[in-house]
Amino acid sequence: MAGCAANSRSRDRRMAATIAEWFRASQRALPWRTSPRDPYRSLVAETMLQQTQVARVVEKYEGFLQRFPDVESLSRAAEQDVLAAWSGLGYYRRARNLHRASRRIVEDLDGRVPDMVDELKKLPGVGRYTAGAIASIVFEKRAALVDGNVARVLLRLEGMRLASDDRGAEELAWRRAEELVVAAPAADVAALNEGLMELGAVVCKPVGPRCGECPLRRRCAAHRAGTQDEIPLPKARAKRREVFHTCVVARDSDGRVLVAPRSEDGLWAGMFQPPTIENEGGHASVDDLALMLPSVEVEGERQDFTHHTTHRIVQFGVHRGRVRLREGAPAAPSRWLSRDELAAVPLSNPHRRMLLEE
DNA sequence: AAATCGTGGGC
DNA sequence: TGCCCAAGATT
Repeated sequence: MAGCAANSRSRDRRMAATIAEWFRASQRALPWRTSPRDPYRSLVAETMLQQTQVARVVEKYEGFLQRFPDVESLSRAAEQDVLAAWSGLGYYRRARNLHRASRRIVEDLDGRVPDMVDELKKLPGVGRYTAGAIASIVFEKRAALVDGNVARVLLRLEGMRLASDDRGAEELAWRRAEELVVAAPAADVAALNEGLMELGAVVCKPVGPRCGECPLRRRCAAHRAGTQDEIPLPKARAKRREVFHTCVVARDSDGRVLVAPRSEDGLWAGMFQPPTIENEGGHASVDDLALMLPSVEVEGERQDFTHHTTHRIVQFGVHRGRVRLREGAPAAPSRWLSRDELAAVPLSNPHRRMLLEE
């Protein structure tokens, strides 16, 4: 029925206007919310925001931009320096992808970030969400966006008791996000999209949603049914396997420490670490370590700590050691680095802890 | 296309 | 404190 479609369209138009209005009245000041939006800065911010909470990004964002103020400087940088600036943020592949994207922008796109979703999605590290965010928020195109916050808001509005990683839930969220974007006045699209995310972040929170403060509560099926706390349904938890990383923090007579980059793929790809034996089932012995590092005297005392990642429980065992004999340069990728040099190299948090703290 | 990839914060 | 959690891109 045409009348029905027209009705839902006008409901969506009012809902979009409500969200945009709420956002304009309530938005937090965030460093990337400049006016006008800078496409490069937004690309950096949106990449950092993937899977990462706002507070975490706020800590790293300015430093990264100070280091790489524009797309040209990022494109000229060595990958290692980009990873170093990303240290501590996690999901380090994002940094490599951002770096590659900057090169493509400078080399193939005349230094300009694309303004259309299809072109944006061709950039490494830019998927459906990030493309929608940049197209709509920076270039004010009529593009939809769904992140975890938006998915939760839309699932609750529809009262759909689904898990957020459910295929149907994802489809529903994107369909609703697009319907809202189509119904909104062009000038409201950016505020609508940011408003949906902000609503999820500060009102329609995963735990303890503040329905009393929600501008959409009268239109919300979950609120009506009292099911907001059950949506989205919990999703299957990833299994984590335990691995043992036995490390030697070896110092030379000048206090420099031996490190080498990790493999180009897998966990902490390209990040630096001290000589390490990775085992399952238990820590490598001092003898094993001595075999790996004949020029280093390994101390028997081992300091242990546990580090959790999404898919692993990493049991770190850290030995200290001293160089026995002064040889020439270490084998290919290994380097002796001073404390200051170490601070400029890519380090995961547990490796930063064992190398620069204590 | 199911699995992989970090980290800090909340309870 | 120890466990649980978020939720985007890629292969």
